[in-house]
Amino acid sequence: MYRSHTCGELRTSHINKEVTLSGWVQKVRDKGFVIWVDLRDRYGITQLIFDEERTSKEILDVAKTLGREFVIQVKGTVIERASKNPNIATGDIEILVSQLTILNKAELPPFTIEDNTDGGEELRMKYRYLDIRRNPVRNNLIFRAKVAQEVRNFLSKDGFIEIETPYLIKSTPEGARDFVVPSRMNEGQFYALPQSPQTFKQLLMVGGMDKYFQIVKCFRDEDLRADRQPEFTQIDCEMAFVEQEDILNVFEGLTRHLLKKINNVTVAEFPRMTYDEAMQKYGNDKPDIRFGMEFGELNTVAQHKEFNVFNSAELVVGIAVPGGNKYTRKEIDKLTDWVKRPQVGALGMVYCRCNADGSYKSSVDKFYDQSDLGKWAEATGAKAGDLICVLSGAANKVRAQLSALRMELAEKMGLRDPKVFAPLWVVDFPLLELDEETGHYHAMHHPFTSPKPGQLELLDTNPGEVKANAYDLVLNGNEIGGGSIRIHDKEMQATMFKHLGFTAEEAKEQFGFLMDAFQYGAPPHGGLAFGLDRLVAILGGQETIRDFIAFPKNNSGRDVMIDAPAKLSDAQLKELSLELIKKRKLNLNL
RNA sequence: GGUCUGGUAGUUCAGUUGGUUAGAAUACCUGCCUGUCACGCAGGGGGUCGCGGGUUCGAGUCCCGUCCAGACCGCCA
Repeated sequence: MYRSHTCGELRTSHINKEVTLSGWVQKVRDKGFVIWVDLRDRYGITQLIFDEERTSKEILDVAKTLGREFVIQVKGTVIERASKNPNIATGDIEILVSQLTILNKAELPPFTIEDNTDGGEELRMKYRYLDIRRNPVRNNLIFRAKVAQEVRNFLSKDGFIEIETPYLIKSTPEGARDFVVPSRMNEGQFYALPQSPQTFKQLLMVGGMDKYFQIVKCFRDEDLRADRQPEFTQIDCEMAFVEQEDILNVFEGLTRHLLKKINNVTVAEFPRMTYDEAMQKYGNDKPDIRFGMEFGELNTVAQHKEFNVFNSAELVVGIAVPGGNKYTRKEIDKLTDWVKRPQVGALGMVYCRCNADGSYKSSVDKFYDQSDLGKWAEATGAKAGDLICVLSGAANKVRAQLSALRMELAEKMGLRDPKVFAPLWVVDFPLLELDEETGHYHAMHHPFTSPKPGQLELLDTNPGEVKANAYDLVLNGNEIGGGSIRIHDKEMQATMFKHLGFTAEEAKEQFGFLMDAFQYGAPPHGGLAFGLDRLVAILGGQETIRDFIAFPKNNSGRDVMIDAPAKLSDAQLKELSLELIKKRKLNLNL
């Protein structure tokens, strides 16, 4: 028997008990006359004591050789501490050791296994198994497991059936790049890993499994971000015989259940906002509504003077920065530089100070008088002591720019409190989105999304205006879920593919199985998928998902611990009928 | 594909205008220490300044290239 108790459970009630503990050496404190060893496992830390009077010389000698992260087993008696430590759960007792076994020695770890480790990100990822021994990472993983458990509890109780769908499927051109897997048995052919189980869950609806869910890995071969990994986990759900309202209710219920069970937060009914409204008020389809700073459009109050920058702009729009008048000229110049960075791309920023005495001082006083500026304040909701920041340009671009500034300022001013949860449904997304490079429309959500009733005629005349039965769940400025009511009619689906630029043959080749299925009694259906990694991170008060994933990839999609991806041997390539094209660097003699 | 930031001791970082032997903290090692728990005290070892090239009498520092890491833009139905 390796242990009778864990390192987190012994209390004064166990005093005089003989116990056996196993764990890792967190720390050795050698005072000469006495040696204390902190023994750690995932349940806690228990202090071991070896002293000259009560411990045999043989054991004391072994104890002196212990190093950090040695794995040891001890047998001993629980005794009361002479001086107690109120900071840990087991702080009232210690173990007087009578038997000590070194189960495994350990090299000195490259970083300290402590809450505030001295290890940097890269090192921690390379030795992730050591990182996982640290409280913050371990607690995040336990936290994640708890969220997943609560999801299963809630959905199972509501009659949802958890069904697995295949990982080896077929590549399709729509959406993200696919990860592909060569097929040895089918020379020259490839599987693709699913970007989502989308078509399969729809086929489950045709199969009559009217409430399905799955906590499932999905794969997208796109560049990473702090909140994006190439393999990630979705809570994937689908229901038959439902309208949008039914879906929103069920998953608002799930989200509320999680907030209550996990964070002990009770949230009122989730507000709803149309996509158009979100774009107009926040310049963003996933607005953070924990704070105000809503956009004020200034076209009518700023385009009547000689200021050509504004007069020639499609949109002039501003936000009131609460208390922003305290910023010095230098700080405002810094903000201007910030919005002019290539990532944001504004050409400049006009500002207007709202002084305590009710007067205004702007960077464009040459063109606008106090009465004009007063109207700006009214439009943006600015009060005395605020700062109005104004951007102008093409409507789509300037909204994105001002949204970036709004988030940056909120972050700076501490308005993005991770303890506050502000969920929001964004509904009525456009069905199609114009790709500016190709000039073609593509599905904003995916090609199986149904248009709003009565909007079909618009598809031919003004496709960009067609709204979809599509919705996102936004939490604190992050898209944590999204879904739609699907098309369940073969003709409608064929029309949709046609508008997305598929020929009838292409549609049949790629999605023929789905359209075939629709001929055999497909029920009306719809669903939604949550990003579990993001959801867990946000519930945990963070926006980086990496520390809620046991073995994440780095910025370049690499697993630095196992050093993947890696090359294949020639033999493997041959077996897969693959040949690599050597990339030749152009030798330019300039 | 692009923008920005960084790479100096095991680790986290400092390093001024280009100028003597590259520092601090922590970790590690040795010794001391009769209740420690971020123990304390004394001492010690530890550096290809990411890599390659250039400028210079002289480069951690300036320039060019390159690799790696992180944040972001594009991308992510």
